[in-house]
Amino acid sequence: MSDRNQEMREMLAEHLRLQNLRNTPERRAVLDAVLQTDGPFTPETLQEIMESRQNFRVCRATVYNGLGLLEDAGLVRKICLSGLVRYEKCWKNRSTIRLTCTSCGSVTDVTDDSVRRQIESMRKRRFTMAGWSLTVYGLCSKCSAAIKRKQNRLNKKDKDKK
Amino acid sequence: MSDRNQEMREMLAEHLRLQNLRNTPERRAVLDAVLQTDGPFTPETLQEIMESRQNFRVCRATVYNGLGLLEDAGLVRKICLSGLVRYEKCWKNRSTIRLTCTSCGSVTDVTDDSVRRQIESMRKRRFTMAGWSLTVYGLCSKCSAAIKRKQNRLNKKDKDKK
DNA sequence: GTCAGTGCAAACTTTTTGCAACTAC
DNA sequence: GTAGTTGCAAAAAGTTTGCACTGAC
Repeated sequence: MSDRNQEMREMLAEHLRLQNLRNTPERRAVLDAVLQTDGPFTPETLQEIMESRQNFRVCRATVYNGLGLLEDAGLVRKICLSGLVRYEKCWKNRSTIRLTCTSCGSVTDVTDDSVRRQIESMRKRRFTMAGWSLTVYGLCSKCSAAIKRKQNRLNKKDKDKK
Repeated sequence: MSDRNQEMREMLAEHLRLQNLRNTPERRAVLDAVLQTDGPFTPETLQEIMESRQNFRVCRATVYNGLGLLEDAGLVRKICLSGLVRYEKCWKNRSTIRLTCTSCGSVTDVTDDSVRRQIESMRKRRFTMAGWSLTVYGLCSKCSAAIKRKQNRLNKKDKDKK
């Protein structure tokens, strides 16, 4: 894991070099904070991590700058999670299957090798795939049950009226 | 197409009835505006459509309210498009494969029946699938070529130095 | 030494909220 | 009639920008 973090740091350095951008302590600190995350996060959360765990104070604008760079470098990805904008660490565009409940907004990540293989074997002209993200919309068991109960109740009410 | 619009209107009415919510002209007008869209849109765009094409003035809050309802009813879906929050019409959770260029942000929707079948045959315990959305990240041909050119140039520069 | 990058605060954009008036049921 | 909705305006949340200063190269 430390190796992976190290490699991600080098990827950032390389990206900055290639783009003729400066390798500042702030930018390295933003990446270090990202490496400490586990799951999706907001710029605000990231700033808190930098301040509390790394004792590194930065202004909000610098966090946005850093996240933008990391996005360009392919080290983080901007995502929509139950309607909210979040970022998440992404390792070599590691791909995910995400089940989202459209009722309560709960999110579960799962794996499925046949689906993964099928997606990755997809070849598109004029497009070089780097990674992917599959979001499945539906109902979790709790909400599914709750909705069924609600409908039964309403149907009964209708019946009673007649 | 008109049939489909009609069915979507009925789906909204049904959703409102089931949830004991009121079927107001504003809510119907929001759906009508959505039905006129073709591709992703913002709440602001939608409001403009309502005002210009339907001559129906609503305040912003009502647009948000309407979109939230349509989302619950499964008639629109909130998406992140090159980092920006957008909504899009969705018909019976019609599912999409979307190629996103991580460099220029361009987006292309494609179809692939094997991938679609594989995803839809996926069975998850404790989750009822209604629809899905596959986002493929990568480089479009233009950006791919541009990046190659840039790297060649830099490599050449390095070589010249030595 | 130079200029890209940063901090800070202010501006701007997008979304939500409180409240009085309205209206679908 | 009444409680859910709306309009309006103000507030909150999220993001970007201008400017002077700093520090990476």
